[in-house]
Amino acid sequence: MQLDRIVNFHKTIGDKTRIRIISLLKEGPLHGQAIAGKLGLKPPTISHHLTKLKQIDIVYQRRDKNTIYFYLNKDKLERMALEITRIGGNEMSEKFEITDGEKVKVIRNFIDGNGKLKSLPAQRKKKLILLEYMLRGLEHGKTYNEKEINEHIQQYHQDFATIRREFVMAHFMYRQDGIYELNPVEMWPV
Amino acid sequence: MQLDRIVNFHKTIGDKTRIRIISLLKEGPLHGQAIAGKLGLKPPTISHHLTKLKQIDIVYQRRDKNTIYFYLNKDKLERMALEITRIGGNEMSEKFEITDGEKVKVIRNFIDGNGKLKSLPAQRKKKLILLEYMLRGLEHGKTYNEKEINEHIQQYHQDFATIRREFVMAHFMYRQDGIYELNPVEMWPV
DNA sequence: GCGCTAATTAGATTATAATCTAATTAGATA
DNA sequence: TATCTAATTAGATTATAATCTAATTAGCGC
Repeated sequence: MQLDRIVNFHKTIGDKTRIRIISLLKEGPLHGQAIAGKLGLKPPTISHHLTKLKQIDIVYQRRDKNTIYFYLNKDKLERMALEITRIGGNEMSEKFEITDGEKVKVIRNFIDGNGKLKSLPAQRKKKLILLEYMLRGLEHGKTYNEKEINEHIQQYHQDFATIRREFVMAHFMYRQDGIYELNPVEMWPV
Repeated sequence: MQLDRIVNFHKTIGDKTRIRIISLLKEGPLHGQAIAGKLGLKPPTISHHLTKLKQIDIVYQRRDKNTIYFYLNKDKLERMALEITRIGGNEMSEKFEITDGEKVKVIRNFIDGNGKLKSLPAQRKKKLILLEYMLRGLEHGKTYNEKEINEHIQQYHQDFATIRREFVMAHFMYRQDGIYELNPVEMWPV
C-alpha cells in the first residue's frame, strides 16, 4: 500500500542516529566500524540502523575485500521526501485495485483460471488494462533488477521479454542501467 | 538544535494515523469530531495526534462558535519535508555556535557583563557578527509574531525596532503579513 | 448562572523499537 | 584448512508512544 511506504519512510528517517548516519554518508561512503566510531555507538547498533535504511532503499552497500562500504542514495532520498507533499486529497486512491466494471470484464477475458495471461490484447485500451493488472505487487519507489522483473512477469506469462518491453513503452516503468522502477502514477497512460 | 527539529518532524509524520489526518486536511479544514468519525478513532486520540501536528507547526486551528477547525499548513509541510535533503555534509555545522576567534573578540567588545548590547557597531562586518549573535534562541522554520520578536530582542537592547529592521535588511529573517521567520542559512550575509 | 457541545487532560494498557552484550556468520588471506 | 576481521543475528533491557475510558475544561447560547 502506498500509504504504508510513506509512513515507513518517515518512521525510518525520524530517528536521530539514522539522520546522523545519513548526514555522514552524504559526504561519501563509509564502512560500518567507521560509522560506529564517529557516532560513539557499537557496531550491532549501526548494523541495526543500516538495515532499516537499506529497507527503504536510501542506503546501499558495496563490498571491497573484507569491508562493506555503505552509500547514500541521494536521489531516492529526495524523491521519497517529497512524496508526503503529493499524497491525498481524495483519500489515497488505490491505483492497483481494479474494481471498475469494464476492467473486470477485460481481465476475466484474458486471464485464465490459474491467473495466467492467455494472450496480450491487440487493442490498446484493453492491453493497458492487462498491463496495469500485471503490475500488482510491484511497489512504487522500489528498484528492481531485470531478473526480479522477469520473475514477476512469469507469474502471468512465460514471454517476459515482450511484456517487460510493453511496460517500458507504455511508461508504466522505466529502465536505467539495467535497473527498473515504476513511474509515478502521473506518468501512466490513460 | 537543527538536527532535533528535523528528527522531530519525521518522527511526527511517521505515523499512519497522522498521515491520514494530513491527507484529509489537504482537501480542506475539518473539526475534531469529523476527523475522528472519518478515521474510526475516538476524539481523544485525534486530539493527541493534532497536538503533535501542531507542535511541528504544520497544522493550525481556528475557532468558529463551539467547534474548532483544523487547517493544514501546506507550505510549511513542503519546506520541512525538503530539509532532510539539505542537511549535513560537514556534520551539521552549528551556525549559532560562535567559537571563531575573531567573532568572540567582537562580541566581547560590544556585549556587556549582563549580556546586553552596548551599541550596534557601524562597521558592517562587526555589525553582522552581533546581529547573528542576537539570533541565538530563534529557530529555523518556526514563525514568530512581532511581539515575540520584540521580546526576544529586548534581551539584548531596548531599541527592538532598530534591531528588528536590521535583521530583515541583512536577510537574516523576513517578514510577511506581520509574521517573522528566519531565512535559510544560505541567504544569510557573509 | 446553567446546560450543551466539542476538545483536552489524566492515567492505564499495550505495542514498538533503540541499544547493548554475547554468539554467530561471511569473506579474505595465508 | 585455519585464522583473522568485519558484519550480522539473537536475546534481553529499557524507553517511547498509540490508543482507549473516564474525568475535566472551554466557550457558546439561553
